[in-house]
Amino acid sequence: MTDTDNNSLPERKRGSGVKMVYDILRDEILDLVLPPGSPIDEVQLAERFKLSRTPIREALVRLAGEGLIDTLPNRSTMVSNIDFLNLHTFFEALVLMYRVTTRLAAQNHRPEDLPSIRGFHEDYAAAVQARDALAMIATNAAFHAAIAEAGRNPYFTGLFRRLLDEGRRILRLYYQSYEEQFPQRFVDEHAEIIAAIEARDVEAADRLGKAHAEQIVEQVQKLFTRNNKLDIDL
Amino acid sequence: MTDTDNNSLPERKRGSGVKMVYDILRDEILDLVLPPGSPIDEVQLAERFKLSRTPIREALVRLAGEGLIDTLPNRSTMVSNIDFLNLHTFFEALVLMYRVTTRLAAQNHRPEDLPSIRGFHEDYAAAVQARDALAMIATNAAFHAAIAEAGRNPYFTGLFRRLLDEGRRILRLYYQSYEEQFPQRFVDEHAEIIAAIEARDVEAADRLGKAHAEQIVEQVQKLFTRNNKLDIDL
DNA sequence: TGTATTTTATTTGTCGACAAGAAAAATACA
DNA sequence: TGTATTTTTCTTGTCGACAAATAAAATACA
Repeated sequence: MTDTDNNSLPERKRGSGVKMVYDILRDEILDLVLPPGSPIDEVQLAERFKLSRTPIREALVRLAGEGLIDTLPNRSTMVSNIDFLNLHTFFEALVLMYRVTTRLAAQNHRPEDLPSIRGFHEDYAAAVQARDALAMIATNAAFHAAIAEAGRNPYFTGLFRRLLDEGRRILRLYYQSYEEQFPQRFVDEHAEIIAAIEARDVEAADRLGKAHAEQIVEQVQKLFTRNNKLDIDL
Repeated sequence: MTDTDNNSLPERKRGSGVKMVYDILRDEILDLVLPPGSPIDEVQLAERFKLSRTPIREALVRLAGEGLIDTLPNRSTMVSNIDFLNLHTFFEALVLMYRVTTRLAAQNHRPEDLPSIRGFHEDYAAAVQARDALAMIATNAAFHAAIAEAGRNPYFTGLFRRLLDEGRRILRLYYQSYEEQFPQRFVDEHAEIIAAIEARDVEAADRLGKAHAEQIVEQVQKLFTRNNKLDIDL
């Protein structure tokens, strides 16, 4: 577990302990600061956050409920692994949820939704421009989450957020392992999605959401099929 | 909060406290023994379960993560309300998930799945025969959950389970409020769904899943449109 | 030297206590 | 008598401690 002493602990209000720990750990898991499989030690976390173990444990229960960590009774907790053997289930759900949420946003959005969606789109474009992989991954997820919120179905939004989180971890792994790519194409696609939503073109939104998701799936699938050929001149 | 002293506490193994409390409270919420809006008092629960508050709190964190209870810092926790104003979002998600899970079961089921599915089907039929509303509601959910498991996509299964849980609460309310109905039609529909799954007829499964879900939605919608006309002979 | 057993150290699950924050009850005032 | 303020009670958030379970290290044995 990394020593990250850069998280200064603000003066805490009673009752905010659990949420603070949850938020920080969640971000660290999603950014792969805490990689899959890494152990979680309550005592060390208690020292790190300068809290007793009780709120640490409550934060961990929350994270476990979201599948981000795995716990068993009387055993060490650890950051949940990415189930590479069953990524096809993830892809299947992701594509359908991209379709559903984008479609519902076209149908149900309200005027107050669009500034937020556009804001995340701009953040995403800036991250691509700056070639900042972490920011790109996070703003992509935020952009699509805002679209899901505009669709106004909390059940789909909930599942989609979970998929986006898992997608963040997978993409982070991708960007750690391979040459970093910052395709302008995705920025353009986001713009097209926004236009379809604004126009309340439900079918276009669905189609664009599907195509976009399939591109992401394709990108991730490259992670597992890529042969690192040794380009050695003989 | 009802005094239910009928839950005898078995000799506990260390580490099983949280789960025991979680399981019991979850069942009570889903069966409307703990109705929506009812307060949750940690001290009383600690006395009831003969545990300290710490594992009670951990169980409550789990339940909160599943949306079954609502918590705010320094405030009383309560059983979450059913959002009647936005039931259309629930129906929307339910119908799609019935389709998806039934379809995937037709596609992906394995031989070992079918006995379990059939078992729950029989339990459901027995509950209908016995006119036992609680059992009927619970076995219906278990039947469809088993189908979702056979579909082998944990993301869809997760969302569907949550929807089935919420459906249990809604149906329990329905059966508490109105004349109880035990339609043989639903037993027959379950049998047709099983046949389609066995035959790996994906399109039939999808269609049957959809039709079945829409019937349930219709039944629940009757709860809110029904006029209790006074049938008085004048 | 490899394996089994025992001992030690560490981590987890729960306990009961303290205190902060909220709610309820009591008191004061117009 | 209604309202504002104060006091009391209750509930929640967290603390540090104890002990059970597990993991790691040490010892014994073939």
